[in-house]
Amino acid sequence: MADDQLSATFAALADPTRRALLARLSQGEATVNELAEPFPISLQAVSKHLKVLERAGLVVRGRDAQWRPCRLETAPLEEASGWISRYTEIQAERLDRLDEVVQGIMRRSAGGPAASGAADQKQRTNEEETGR
Amino acid sequence: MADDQLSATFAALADPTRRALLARLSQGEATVNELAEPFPISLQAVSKHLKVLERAGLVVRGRDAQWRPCRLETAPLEEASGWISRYTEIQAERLDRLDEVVQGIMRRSAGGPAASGAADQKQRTNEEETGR
DNA sequence: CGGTTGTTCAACCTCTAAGTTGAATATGCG
DNA sequence: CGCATATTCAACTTAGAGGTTGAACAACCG
Repeated sequence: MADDQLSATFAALADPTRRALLARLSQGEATVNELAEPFPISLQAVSKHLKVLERAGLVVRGRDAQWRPCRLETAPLEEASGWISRYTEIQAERLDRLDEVVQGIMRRSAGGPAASGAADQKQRTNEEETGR
Repeated sequence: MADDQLSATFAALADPTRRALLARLSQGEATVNELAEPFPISLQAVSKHLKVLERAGLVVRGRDAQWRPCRLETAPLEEASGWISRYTEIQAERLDRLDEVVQGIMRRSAGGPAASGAADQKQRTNEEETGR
């Protein structure tokens, strides 16, 4: 795994056990034992998963006697979500523009060129994006 | 890496090279050679990265003579974004509720308990969340 | 056909992730 | 203190990721 923040976050999220741990923590703080209870793996393995989440900044841990209560930290999730949204928003714009173009054609052609026109226009839209 | 869709997507995003490939593809389709050009690694390594992205459903590939044009597919990103938003939205609600509580205190106490009251209330809010 | 270009396959190396077991550390309790 | 509980550390195994090089495959071009 690369050592930048975004890579650490995505790598941490790439494991179902760790995602389940985060889901549990979204209900509130919990100790390692509590977190480990539902899983068929050893306590030490869960402890390792928590260390991964901690290094990614997704959980922070306090100290309460012999317990180490874990708490969810969502800041890295915001960053990850922000990275992803750069692409999903582009896609949304793309569909919006296609929609505009198609509607323009449909308005203009009450009896004009046939249905294949929509596909042609999609192609032209892609070319515009490539050039930018 | 686990074999579910979400794990595959997050694992694919956990590598800076692959994220850069997606960034390039957001500008439009590209061939393997074009994609590999900016990177200091071998063409074969880039080809492997593309295979990872393809298995995650983030790119689809056509065939144009000896070229294999790659295109970005954002559906898995939507899914990943949806998963993350379950947590960032919880966090937003949490802050909203805290804000309401703090504002309630400030309205009620024009001359009441001092500034430390805000911190106390934050603690109580956290306890409520733990119980849910 | 033979050569060139684009891409993938195969074998290999090295490093790390994820799991195990067993021992060590830290804290509360009788 | 001595023991129980919670958690981590250390050593090890297995499997996979990411990189390399060299060969193979596919399609165009003279």
